[in-house]
Amino acid sequence: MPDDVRWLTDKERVAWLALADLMLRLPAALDAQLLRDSGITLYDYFVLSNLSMHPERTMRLSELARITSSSLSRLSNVVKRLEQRGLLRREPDPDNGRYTNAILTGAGWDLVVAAAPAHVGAVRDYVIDGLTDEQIETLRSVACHVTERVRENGAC
Amino acid sequence: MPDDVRWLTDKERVAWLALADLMLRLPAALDAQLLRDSGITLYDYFVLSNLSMHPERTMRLSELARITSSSLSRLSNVVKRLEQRGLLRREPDPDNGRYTNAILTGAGWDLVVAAAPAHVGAVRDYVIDGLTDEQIETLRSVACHVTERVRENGAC
DNA sequence: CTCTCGATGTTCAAGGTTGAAGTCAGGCTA
DNA sequence: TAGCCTGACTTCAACCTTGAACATCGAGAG
Repeated sequence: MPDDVRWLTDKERVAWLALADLMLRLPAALDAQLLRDSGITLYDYFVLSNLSMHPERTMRLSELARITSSSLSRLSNVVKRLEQRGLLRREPDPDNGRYTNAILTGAGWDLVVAAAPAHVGAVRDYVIDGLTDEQIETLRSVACHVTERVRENGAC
Repeated sequence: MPDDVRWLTDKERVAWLALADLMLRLPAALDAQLLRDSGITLYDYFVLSNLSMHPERTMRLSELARITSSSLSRLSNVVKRLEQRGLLRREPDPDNGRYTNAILTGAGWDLVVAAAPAHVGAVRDYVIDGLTDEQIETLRSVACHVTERVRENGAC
C-alpha cells in the first residue's frame, strides 16, 4: 500500500520549497537587523511590542505565550532575560496569585519605540514592498489557512 | 526625522503577522511529525532528501549548505550526527581535496523512502490541500520575492 | 619552488530551546 | 477545614545553533 501516496505536483513542490526557504531565511534576516540595530531578537521584539500595545502595558505570561505561538518554557526564559536587562518586570497578578503579569518598563517602551521604524522598514524591504494588494491579501489568507490547519492537527 | 516612517497599513500588518505566525508554527509542526514517525528533523530530511535526488546520491557540503540555506557550521554538525547514525558518509572529493562529499548510504536511502509519504502528507495537510492553483502560484511568487530580497540585502 | 591567499570544512565556547519534572495558588468537594 | 486537582509558571539537563578561531587544500604570483 505504499503507492496511493499523493505526491506533490511540480507546481506544488516548487511553491512548498520556496516557502521552506523563506522559513529558513526570513527569521534570520529580521533577527540580524534587530540585533544589529537594537540588541534584541525578533522574538524579543514580538514580546515587547505586544506588551506596548496592551492596556497598562501589561499582559499575563500565558497570554503572551499564546499570542507569540511559543512554549511557556521558552517565554519564561526570554522574559527572565528581558527582566534582567530592565526592559520589563514581572509581578504576580494582584487579583489572582496564580497568574504572573509582565509589565513593560519605561526603558522597554523606549527601546520598542526606537526599534520599530527600522524593523518595519526591514519588513517592508523583505516582504511587503513590491507586492500588489492582491498578493498581500492572498499571502494573508494562505498564512491563516496554514496556521489553522496546524492548530487543528497539532495541538487539541 | 522620526516620522517619515512608512508604517504598515492594517492589511499589510495583518498579512505580516499571519506570516510571522506561520514561521513560528509550521516548522515545529513538520518537525514533530518527522521526529515522531521517522526520528529525524525537517532539516535532516532536507539534507537526506537532497542527497537522494542527486547523481550518485552525492553532494559537496558547501553545495548542501547553499541549497538548504544554512551555515556551513550548522551543516557540519548535522552531517556529523547523520554520519554517526549511518545515514550518510563523508569522503574527500577524489578530484579536489578541498571539497568534502556527503554520500547517502543504503540505510539513509531507505529512511528517506520510508519517511517521504508521511512527510508529503503533512505538507499537503498543513499547506497545499485546500488552496486553489492560483493561491499556490501566488504563494510561490511571494515566497520567491521574499527570499530574493533577503539575499539582495542580507548576504552579498 | 615558495609564499600568500581564498575557499572549504571543523571545532569550541557561549548561549538559546525543549520537554519533563517540580512548585505554587486557588477552586472544588466533603 | 482538609484534601485533592487543575492550571500557571519555573527550573534543569540534554541538545542544538552560532560565530569566531583554526586547520587544510590548491591556485596563482613572483
